[in-house]
Order: sequence, then structure tokens, then C-alpha cells
Amino acid sequence: MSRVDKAAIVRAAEEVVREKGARKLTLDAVAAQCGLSKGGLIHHFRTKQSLLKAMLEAAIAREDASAETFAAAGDDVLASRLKAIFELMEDDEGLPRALIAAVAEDPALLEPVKCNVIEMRGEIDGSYSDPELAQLLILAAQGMFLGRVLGVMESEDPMFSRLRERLLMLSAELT
Amino acid sequence: MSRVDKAAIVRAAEEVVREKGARKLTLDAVAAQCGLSKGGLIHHFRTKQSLLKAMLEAAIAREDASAETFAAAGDDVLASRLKAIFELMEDDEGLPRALIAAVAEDPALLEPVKCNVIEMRGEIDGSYSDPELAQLLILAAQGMFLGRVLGVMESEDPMFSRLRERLLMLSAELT
DNA sequence: GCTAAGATACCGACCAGCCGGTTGGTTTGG
DNA sequence: CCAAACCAACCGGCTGGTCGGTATCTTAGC
Repeated sequence: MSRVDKAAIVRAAEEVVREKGARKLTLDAVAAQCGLSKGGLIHHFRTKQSLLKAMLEAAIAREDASAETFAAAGDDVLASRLKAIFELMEDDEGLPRALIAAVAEDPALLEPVKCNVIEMRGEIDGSYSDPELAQLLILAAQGMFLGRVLGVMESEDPMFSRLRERLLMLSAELT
Repeated sequence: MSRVDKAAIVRAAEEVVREKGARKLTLDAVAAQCGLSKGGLIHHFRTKQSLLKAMLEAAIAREDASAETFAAAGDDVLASRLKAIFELMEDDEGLPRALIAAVAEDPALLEPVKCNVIEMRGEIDGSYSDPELAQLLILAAQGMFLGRVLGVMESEDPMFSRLRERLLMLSAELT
């Protein structure tokens, strides 16, 4: 069938963004990263936009799956969402990088991200007696995410884990 | 002396990013926006990077000045920082756009932003009995900022102002 | 089980447009 | 007259996407 599949290409693209930066996310670079010619790459993704879209969708899917896992293990909505965001920050592949690339390229690509955030917001809004505070906890986690993307926040920083624990504690009090 | 000054060029650049997106922030576009030839523009900013740097510095200066104003009016460190972030979100010129452009172009340009965030963190860390919670409030505000940049958060949204008020309330309890 | 035919995966040379930056000149203010 | 401000044509490299072709697989019919 195919020696490389779309998922492998998306991983290669993430790798390129991580190594060279969003501006260097070029079709040639991605092709080279996954041992393909540009023609071969274009065969799978007809335009660069479609590749970016796939990157974002893959990242979102990963985050959703992660939250799902925590939920299945007994965490409530808020806690599982928080943990999912933290997990996303730990392995610095995927969404952060894809996000940067997408924003740089074309804001319209953010639509799926936007949908995801709104969905999450709705999920939480109905489930807690103090939905505003719940939202703020999520926002704080996303703020940490931003810090991570900008390179301000190190996940090895002791402050990082302290804030993480604190957020989880606060979420537990909310139930 | 000069018919256009650097500040005017920076404003023009912000305008371009807002209208056309970060990827379209081109020297020609900026030049056209402020009624200058590319040569004339290059005369003021020898490279595109230096223009981006100026954009970021201008934005940071605006935010600092804003916080300063609130502090002078009697707000404590945390409250004035929070209010400054909110003010930054209201008029959607400047930092958000510059930030996007910079990240797209070259992560190294984020250094001043990074410094600013770290400085703010230090400022707050020493001033409150529960510094972690104070940090979380700042992070929540920054999370809202991220939402704004991604187009998820509308400043007209009633939820927005509710969260805003709530954050300020929480900060008041911290003193 | 073999083969012809069609589809799918892939290659690599090529192109056209864009964009940052250069250069050599002209205008303008002092 | 000088320096700073500005212009406009130009260049060279990069990059997204095209194109015509080859290799590898799938499938139908015998």
C-alpha cells in the first residue's frame, strides 16, 4: 500500500517545527524529514494548508483522548481536562508547535481549536456549582500552556509542579 | 526632519498584521501602509527583525505603562497587573498581533517578552502571603489573553466581563 | 496461477511569484 | 553644501505547487 502514511507525515511535520521553527516548516523540509520527495508528499497532502489542518486535528484528537482516559479512570470533567492540558505540555510535540505554525500561516485554521475550546467550556459550565471558578482554573492551566509555548515555563521548574498540584487541589474542592 | 517616525511605522506594521495576518507582514506591505517606499522603510529599520523587535518593545512598554498607571492610582501589584492585561486585550492592536508575527518569524524575538513575564512573576512572588494563588490569577488572565489571540474569547462576551470581575475579586481577597 | 490493465504511491526537475535586502540616485531641511 | 530622508528598479534565494514520468500494488478475467 503505502510506505508512509499520513500520520507519519504529520509526525515528521511536528518534528520539523520543533527543530527548525514554524517559519521553516516547508514542504521540502517535511518531505526530507520523512524520506519522501516533495512530489510524494504532495500526493498525500495536496496543499500545505491541508497538512497544517491535519496537524491540528491530530493534536486535538490526542488531547481529547488523553482527557477521555482520565475521565474513564474516575476523574471528573474538570480534573481530567486539567490533567490533559498538563500532559499536553509535558511532551512538547504536537499541538504547541502545530498551533504556532497554523497561526503564522492562516488564522482560519484555528477554527477547529476554537470549537474544541468552546466545547470544553460548555462541558464544564453545566457541571459545577461555581462554573466561573471552574473556568478560571481551566484558563490558568491554559495560561501555563501559553507560558510553555513562549518558552517562559519549564516543566522541570519546581514552581511548575507546585502550580499544577495547586490547580488540581482547587479543582477537587469544587466538586 | 522626518515625515514619518519609527512609532508611525510600528503602528502601520500592527495595522498590517491585523488586516492581513502575520504571514503577510511584509516590508512592502508596511511601507505601503505608511506611505513610504520600501527603501524609505529600510532606512528606518535596516532589517525586518529590527522592526519586529520594535513592535514587541512598543507593546511591552504600553503594558508596563498601563500597569504603572493603575499602581499609581492605588491598586496593588497584582490588581494593576491584572488590569493591565485586560486593557491589553480590549484594544486588539499591538501585542497580540506583534506576538504572533514574532513567534512566526523567530522565537528568539520572544526574549524580551520572556523577561517581562519573569519580572512580573518576581514582582508578585514577594508581595503576597499566598504567592502561588497570586500566580494562578495572573496565569488565568494570561489564559484569557491566549483565548483572545486565538479568537475564542470575545471581549463583548458577558462571560468575559464576569470572569474579569471575578479575577479582580479574588485578587482583592488575597491582600 | 498468470497476465493485462488500471489504480495508487512516488519521484525529481521545473516554474512562477514573493520577499528581504541592495544600490545608486534624487529630494529636502538646515 | 551636507547629511539625512526617501525613492524605484533590481536581484537572488526560497517555497508552494505543477507535471510528466516510473515503480509498485490490486484486481479481473481466463
